[in-house]
Amino acid sequence: MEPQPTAVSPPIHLRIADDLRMQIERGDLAPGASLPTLADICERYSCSMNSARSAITLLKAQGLITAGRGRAPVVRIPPGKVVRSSERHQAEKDLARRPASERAGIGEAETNLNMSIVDQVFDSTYDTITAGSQLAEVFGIATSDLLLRRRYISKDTRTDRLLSFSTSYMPVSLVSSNPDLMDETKEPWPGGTQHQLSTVGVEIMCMVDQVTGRMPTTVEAQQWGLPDGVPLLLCRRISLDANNRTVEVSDAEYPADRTELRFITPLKPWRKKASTKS
Amino acid sequence: MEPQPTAVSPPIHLRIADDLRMQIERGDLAPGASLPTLADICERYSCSMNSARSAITLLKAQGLITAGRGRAPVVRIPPGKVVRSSERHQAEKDLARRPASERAGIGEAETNLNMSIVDQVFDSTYDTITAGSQLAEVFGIATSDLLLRRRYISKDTRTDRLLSFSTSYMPVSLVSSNPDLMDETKEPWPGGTQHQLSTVGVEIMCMVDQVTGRMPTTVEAQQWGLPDGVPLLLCRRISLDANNRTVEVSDAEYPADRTELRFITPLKPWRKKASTKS
DNA sequence: GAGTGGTCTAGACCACTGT
DNA sequence: CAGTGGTCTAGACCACTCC
Repeated sequence: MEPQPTAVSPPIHLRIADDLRMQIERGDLAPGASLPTLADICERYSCSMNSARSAITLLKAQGLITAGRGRAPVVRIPPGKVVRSSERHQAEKDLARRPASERAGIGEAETNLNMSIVDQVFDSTYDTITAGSQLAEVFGIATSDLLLRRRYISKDTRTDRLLSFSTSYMPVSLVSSNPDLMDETKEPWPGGTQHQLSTVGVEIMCMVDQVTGRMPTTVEAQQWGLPDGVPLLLCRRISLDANNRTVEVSDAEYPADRTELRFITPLKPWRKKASTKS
Repeated sequence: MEPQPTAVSPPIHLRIADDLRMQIERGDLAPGASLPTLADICERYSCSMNSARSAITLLKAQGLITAGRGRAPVVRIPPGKVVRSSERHQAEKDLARRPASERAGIGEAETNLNMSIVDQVFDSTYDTITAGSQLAEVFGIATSDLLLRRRYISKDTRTDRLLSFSTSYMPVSLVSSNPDLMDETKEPWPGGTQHQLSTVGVEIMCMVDQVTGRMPTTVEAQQWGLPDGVPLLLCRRISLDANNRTVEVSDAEYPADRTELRFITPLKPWRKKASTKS
């Protein structure tokens, strides 16, 4: 009759997962340590194999553990994070006005350091598409207007995993005066996109980064070599010129477990004294 | 003998999940539409219920569908995203020098608009902790030095779900000269943290936002009212004064499915002509 | 080869949703 | 009340790791 407010005990697999999670958070199970085997679990909690398995599946989906055939599940060791700082925007802009000798060797902004160059393969693909409703709105152009789409991929040749992935859009009308900008064989371009745009008289004055996240699909997780339970960070970067016209849009994705996006916001100083008499 | 390179077909539940995912991405299954029932699936793919169920579980974990007892699973409708812009930093700074009458009513920066105030309850809790190794490094202080920790929570009183959650740290040595700053009953403080710091002679000149993401734990998902497969965005904001001293650190989390973090980076102009004769 | 987790099946009961 | 998905069991086979 009377509903028991909170008396119902949660399902067994949730209680197991919660128990293990608390052990991990308390440090009883340090990163890298092995969790109890499924057999251990179903004995200790007197449940079936499949319930123990559900608990493990949940912890995997939460990114707390890594499991694989033949090995007991292991508390995940968080990988170090690669910092991607917005200071790069200004650095790339400054570089665009330097002589070609300085720009040489510094190609795309997305190059991965921290790893020998020989193991990386970089690939860029150019094509031309119609804007479509979503991008047309961002650029303030017609949906049928043409955009140059440039897709950049770099991979680790040993593991065949993605290292970086981004797509850039620019109006064809903006770049067509310099045919080199539409030629993918000119990649990697010394000095990056900001120098490319400088050749058609465009100076970028402001960048807007829009960051969100979601879970990867099965194929994305495979391409990046992501363990279970690791989200993707999505970053759309919009470049504006002095007239607040959108000149480039760039969509990039990053594995959240090994990426930190860093944004620097300088603040304008207060006037000397707020109480200065006018 | 010879290993068949890619001939092995993937497990049945992955093939089902992939098939359904493609139907969703192609638009054959529009957002809001019902997926086939488990019975349908295990007939169509001639598999057992549990395999069909695994496929559904995977799609849930990827955030593509929503499922619940008694209802066929449904293609998730992406909620609109609330934009949190770094322009707020400057706006809050400007506000700090305005008279109290203007500052009044504008409390914490994390207030949620777009919903009637009566349904929100705001709670702030202050306490004092020792810095510990991680925060000590950020502040450049000793691990045993004291920090004022302020925790802010706002909830929807109807659903009892979290609307915002953040934690702020400031060195006690910095704020102790104004006892009001350590008194939680003074919240919400008109004008926010930047005005609070101005009362002890601190002007924030730069903010650094560090963004990453991870999956929520079971309790976090419950507190936020998150459906399966939705990551949390984590943002640590570090405030620096004119001497590049860290004066405040703020950790906030946001549900990735309904949040877009936006960062504006103004770029310094090129000098008039690179070819100007010196 | 022993032990592990991953896949898969068949079948049961329950909580919840629709009508 | 019929049908749905969520939970749970018991048992089987396989791929993989470690010894």
